[in-house]
Amino acid sequence: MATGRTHRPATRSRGIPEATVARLPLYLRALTALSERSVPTVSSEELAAAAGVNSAKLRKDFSYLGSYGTRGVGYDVEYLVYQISRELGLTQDWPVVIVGIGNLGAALANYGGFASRGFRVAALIDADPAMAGKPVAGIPVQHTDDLEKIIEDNGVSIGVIATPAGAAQQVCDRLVAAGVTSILNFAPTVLAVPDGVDVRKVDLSIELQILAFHEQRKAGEEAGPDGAAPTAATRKESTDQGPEGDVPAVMPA
Amino acid sequence: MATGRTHRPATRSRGIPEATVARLPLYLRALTALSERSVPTVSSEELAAAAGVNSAKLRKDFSYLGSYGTRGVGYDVEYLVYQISRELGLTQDWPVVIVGIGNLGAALANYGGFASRGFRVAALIDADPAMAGKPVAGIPVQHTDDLEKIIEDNGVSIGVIATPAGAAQQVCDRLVAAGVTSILNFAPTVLAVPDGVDVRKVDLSIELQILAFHEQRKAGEEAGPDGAAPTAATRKESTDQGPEGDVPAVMPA
DNA sequence: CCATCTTTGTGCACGCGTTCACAAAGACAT
DNA sequence: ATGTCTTTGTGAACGCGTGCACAAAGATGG
Repeated sequence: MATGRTHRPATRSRGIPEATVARLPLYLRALTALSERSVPTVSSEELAAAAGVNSAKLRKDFSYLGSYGTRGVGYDVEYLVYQISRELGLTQDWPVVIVGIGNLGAALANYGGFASRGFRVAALIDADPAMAGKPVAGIPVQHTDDLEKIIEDNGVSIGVIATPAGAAQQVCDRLVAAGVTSILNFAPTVLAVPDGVDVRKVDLSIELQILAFHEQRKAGEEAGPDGAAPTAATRKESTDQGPEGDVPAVMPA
Repeated sequence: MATGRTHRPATRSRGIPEATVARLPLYLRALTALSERSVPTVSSEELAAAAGVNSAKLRKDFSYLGSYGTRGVGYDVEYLVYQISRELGLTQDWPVVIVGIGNLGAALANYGGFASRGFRVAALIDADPAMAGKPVAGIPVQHTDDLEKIIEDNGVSIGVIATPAGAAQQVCDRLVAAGVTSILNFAPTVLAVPDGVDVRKVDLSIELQILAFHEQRKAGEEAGPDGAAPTAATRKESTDQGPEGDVPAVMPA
């Protein structure tokens, strides 16, 4: 996974643990694959293997949704697909806007995994006037000026931010003011949002840094124990933090 | 966040909790921003606010690294930047290969956040012969046939998979066989890897599904309680699982 | 040198999530 | 109808992560 939730106060919604919710899409994917193969039923053991989780965990997860299995047999694939889809809210259509149509934003617009799960890209928005009208993934890019109108006209409640870090908070504020209550943030910034607004963050460089940590540990300990700690004045030289700024990540204090 | 770790057995490396490791890049980013502003010291309260976490949590996190603060004053920014960078392994250069240069792969290749953190894109690899030699982000794409040689020649230990789901496991196997021990997976598939190999998964559609769940709950309960549960034969119609297949996500059982 | 004030570092308790292990439930054969 | 066999659903124990609250440590001023 990437970097997970942002300060959700563990608000176990209707008794379904957050950790369980995060796994439901995983189960759904495995079940969908089974459905395509016309597999009628599946045991918790098999499904758990396909989803890469413990079978006891899977059974407990499902128990939060209800008793949908049959002892001695397993789970009805089609039925479970429906139940999980409904629980996740995928039986309805979710219009989504993507703000910031750079490399990443364009890739997201082209990403098939959205539309296939009931998420409809209602609009692409960018601050660059030169982009306006230019079609990306078959959808014409609109200018940031019209953001509020776009949100309102399309009844958008989910926004995706793929802008540079410097613009993210401002875009976020406008999205929230216009009525968006769920945000998927790809910009490397901590977003401040009012209560009632959900933010999930995907940070590519953070994922790599976590991998690097474990990688170092695996490679580790034999070469260079790096004994003498440098003084406070010593600056590391390898990690020159380049452009691509997270400049506005810190408040003026 | 995206979808986090995959089946790491909570192997608290050298006493540093996994949850703490996941936050270190966050602190590092906030600290780097402070460093650029030439702020000399910062209190746990200020830094916690900038990173969007609890100050007690931040102090406990830092306590795992050592006693780097000064009571009554706070933390030396430069010193802390160095210590965290070293702990994360960012003081060394990490050559990375990206496999699968489609929309997403190309966006990743162009992403500035990698190079700025000590991650160097050593090679771009794609299975399409038509892509071979074509430069993306200034780097010529190479064919999958040369994957093993590329890994070996460049001493790559971190691989990024941005292929379609159907190709992911196969690419993963080849990467691992060639010596890669850390994988960042963007393909919507559960990857099977031998012990000792770390996999982190970033799944865009899963993030949206989690948001949709909470969104449904927020919008919730007033409209359509949807009482009568459909029979097992009833198939939901809205979420027609389209193309963009996660076909090979499930084993033949 | 002493008092005061700020801020760290951490002991402790609590809650969530995971896992084990097993009883209950149903299918299926006889 | 009864017994056997498979698999679910869950009670209970455990471990990790979080947050409170405070004592220890050092800076700073008199």
